[in-house]
Amino acid sequence: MWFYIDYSSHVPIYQQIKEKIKEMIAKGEIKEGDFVPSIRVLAKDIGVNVNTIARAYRELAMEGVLKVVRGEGYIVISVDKATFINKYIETLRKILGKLKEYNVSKKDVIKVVEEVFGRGEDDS
Amino acid sequence: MWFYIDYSSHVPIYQQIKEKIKEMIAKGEIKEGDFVPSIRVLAKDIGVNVNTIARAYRELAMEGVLKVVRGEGYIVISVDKATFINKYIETLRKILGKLKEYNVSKKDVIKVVEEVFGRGEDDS
Amino acid sequence: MWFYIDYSSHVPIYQQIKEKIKEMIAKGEIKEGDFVPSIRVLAKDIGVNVNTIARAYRELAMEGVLKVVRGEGYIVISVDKATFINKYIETLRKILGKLKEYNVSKKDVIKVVEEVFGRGEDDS
Amino acid sequence: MWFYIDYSSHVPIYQQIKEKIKEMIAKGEIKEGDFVPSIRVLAKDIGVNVNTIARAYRELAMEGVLKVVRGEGYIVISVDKATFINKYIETLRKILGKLKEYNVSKKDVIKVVEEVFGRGEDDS
DNA sequence: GTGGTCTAGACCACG
DNA sequence: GTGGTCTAGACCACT
Repeated sequence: MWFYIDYSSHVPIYQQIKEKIKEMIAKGEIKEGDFVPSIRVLAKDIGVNVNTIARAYRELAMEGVLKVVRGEGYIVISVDKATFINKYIETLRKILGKLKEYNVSKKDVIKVVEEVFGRGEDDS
Repeated sequence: MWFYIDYSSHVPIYQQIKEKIKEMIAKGEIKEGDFVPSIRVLAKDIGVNVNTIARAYRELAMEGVLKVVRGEGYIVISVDKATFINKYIETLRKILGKLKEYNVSKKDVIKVVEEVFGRGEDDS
Repeated sequence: MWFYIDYSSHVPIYQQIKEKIKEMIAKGEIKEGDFVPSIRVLAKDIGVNVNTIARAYRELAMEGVLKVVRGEGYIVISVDKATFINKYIETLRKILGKLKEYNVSKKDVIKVVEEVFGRGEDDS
Repeated sequence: MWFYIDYSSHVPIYQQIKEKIKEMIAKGEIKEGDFVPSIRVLAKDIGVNVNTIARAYRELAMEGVLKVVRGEGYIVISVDKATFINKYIETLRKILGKLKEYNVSKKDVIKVVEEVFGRGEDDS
């Protein structure tokens, strides 16, 4: 591991880390039963304080995403993928609303969609 | 003036206010040369402390969006609308990227776009 | 009248005006017994509020620089020129001290003096 | 750290503090990478409110003079020494102009210069 | 321990 | 009436 922290954001670092970890699980990059990296290792990898990682893991454990195994570390329990997707769809809807308010045309929006998803009839 | 403050957000209130005002200017709801509501009035309207509004206005003035007129209040100078739209397009691109990573189909995305923009060939 | 107000300064406008008037008297541009411009006229001339001028004149009257003549206006009483010069000499001393702290050489300072006063042995 | 605040000045305290800190950096009394005193410590030292120091530091950070390190404090980035000196030279020129207007002789001015810089041919 | 935000309220300066 | 500064103190987030 891995990942970019936005220090200029108002979102606290431990929260950014929580999100990232949930995402990795949702996307299958880490699997149920796997150990996540140890607090110290992850702290070093991404250059933040140990307490910050500790807090992220602790809260993920409270949410039932991780489970602490005494003396061994944290293992992945689960994460609800559907919730994630819905959250993103919701954000999409909101941003589209904004763009509409600013009179950005549907055509321009579709163009962006095709830049990301490709021009084919569909797939992906 | 009105507007909704998200107190549970990590984004500080004064920031939310700054954003809202920039948006209102960008959308033409407040025009160049207009006075924005006085600090005390806006503070009362949205139920936050005077200092919080003062900070928002002060920073907007530092950014060249507002200009303080001694003993009179703050008037609108300008705001770059294009910057705003680009910011939103960028966010759109990011969120579409996320959705693609989660294997949401282009078809489903287009469906959301049409929910917001309507099904017509284009415009909106 | 006449003069430039620095709106970006922290020094209040009425104080800037007081200074300017004292200076004009000290320099002999307005003489004892002269009327200063009426509050309204001066306010219009320099584009500030009537109350601001009123305050400047009122305080100058309290300091004995002006004298109010009911129904006629304010006339010049006096101003202590020596005090002014001493004030400026004091400022000069302070600023020279600063420049010395920054290791600006005496030669460079003298150069500035000669730019202002001319290169001749002396005069003025 | 120390320094003297002029409470009778029209210049706001947070401004005075900003100036003082910029000066200390310009003079090399604080160096790049150094931490400035913590907000609370400095506030206590000079007997002003925490918020006042916070504002000074925040604005210095916005100006690129300081940089905030989350949970650690503010470190010095830079300050343009030349800008400072030019500012003082400019003030010198202005004050000399005033003195000339009051018919203070060049000789008297030079006398003050020599009081500050010494009588030697040059250097210092 | 650090900084950040916010509040409530005071007092000043300007129009 | 406007904005500006400052205080005292609370509470939060991060190391």
